[in-house]
Amino acid sequence: MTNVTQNKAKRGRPALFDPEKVIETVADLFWARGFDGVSVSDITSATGLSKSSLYNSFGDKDSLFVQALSRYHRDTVEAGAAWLAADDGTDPMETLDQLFSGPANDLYGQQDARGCFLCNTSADGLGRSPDVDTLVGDGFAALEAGLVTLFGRYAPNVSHDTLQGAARLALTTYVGLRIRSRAKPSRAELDSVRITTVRAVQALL
Amino acid sequence: MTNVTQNKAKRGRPALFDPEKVIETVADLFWARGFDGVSVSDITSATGLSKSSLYNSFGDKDSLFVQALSRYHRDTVEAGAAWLAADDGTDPMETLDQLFSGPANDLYGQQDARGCFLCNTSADGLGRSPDVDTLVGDGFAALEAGLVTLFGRYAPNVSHDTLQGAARLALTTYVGLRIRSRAKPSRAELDSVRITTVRAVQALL
DNA sequence: CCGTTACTGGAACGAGCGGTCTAAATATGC
DNA sequence: GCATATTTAGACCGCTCGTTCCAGTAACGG
Repeated sequence: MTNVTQNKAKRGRPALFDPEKVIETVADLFWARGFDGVSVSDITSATGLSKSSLYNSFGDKDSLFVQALSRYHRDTVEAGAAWLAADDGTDPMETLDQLFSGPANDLYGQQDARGCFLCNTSADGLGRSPDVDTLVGDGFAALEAGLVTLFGRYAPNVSHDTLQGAARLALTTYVGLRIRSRAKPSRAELDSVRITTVRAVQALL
Repeated sequence: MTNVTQNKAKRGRPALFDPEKVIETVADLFWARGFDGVSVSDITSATGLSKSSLYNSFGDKDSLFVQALSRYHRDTVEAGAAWLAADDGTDPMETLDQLFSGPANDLYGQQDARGCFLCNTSADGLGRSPDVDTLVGDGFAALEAGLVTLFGRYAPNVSHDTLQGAARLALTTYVGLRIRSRAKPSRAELDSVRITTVRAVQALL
């Protein structure tokens, strides 16, 4: 497992595709439509690969999903957690407000109906593979830690338990908001939840 | 369409099954495994009906799902909303606490892994039929109204907007908790969200 | 230039899906 | 008891699914 990339003394015909690009395309599909909503034929159509190339290089559909979610975990979830935890001078409650603006922006701004891949998988992708379950658990743990850091910056003299409680409430509400968004609620309703959540967190800390 | 039950001058062979019992069984299946997780063969196995009887009496799979969800709406959602709105002397915050005990009880008490049919459908059943979407919308609206009444009893001098904001927060968090429960979180985490939510609602009102 | 190695396209597979249909069975009204 | 109306059982349909497999092809090392 060491120096995999260097050991590539490739002898046969080299692949015509870029593996990273393929996983990116696959992730977009699963993100938007979920595991069951995407067929292997959909994937071959979107990527241009044939079925044999796909199975040779990436394994079966389950494995493909894990790779897609891993990519999301690395590129989006951990980046989001870092964004929450970063102290860049912004008011922590403003950051929280921005987090909760996501669903409304997706629904009423640029129409990005994919939602949050982590929340989506939590809703309809669990129990199929241990790797997926682990990734979802790790993802939420990272976001919770990010929120704890964010809230600790807002209220430095508050116990860790209280910070964690508020973080878990916020995270749970965020998941709920993502799921509720699938029913295309009014902007007023989304805004209401966003504003009330910020108020509630302020009151708790 | 008037007096349908009376006009039943049935002439042919009478059915061997109880339609209500069938829908109840079907609802249990969809509730536990979702629309895509239940095949028509599963339904015929569970109910004992043959496919032809099923299609003759209840229509296709979509229609069956609508009937199951309608039953749930009538028997569970509206009953729940009434339970929230009822003034039986209990402390409103105690009622809220009980509502949020549901997920933990399901997961760690009697193992009822079905969750909340309404939340489940909101997560993976929307967009297939207008009837389903409407039922989900109506269900959440009923629960929101119940929470508004509940909170109004706790804080009689608070504006309707504030009550509604708190109700929407609570409802959204409840959905999130139901979804998060699918990852089988620790009891401590579920308890934490329950307690913090009650505290947050108290602080908001 | 040759042999090795790997990738490629597409046919094929078995299983399961939702849904239809026909023929037999059965209770009714007259 | 006969004609009628309805239900029943299960074979059957076309389709899509995830997956496998194989012959053909292309690029590398020597």
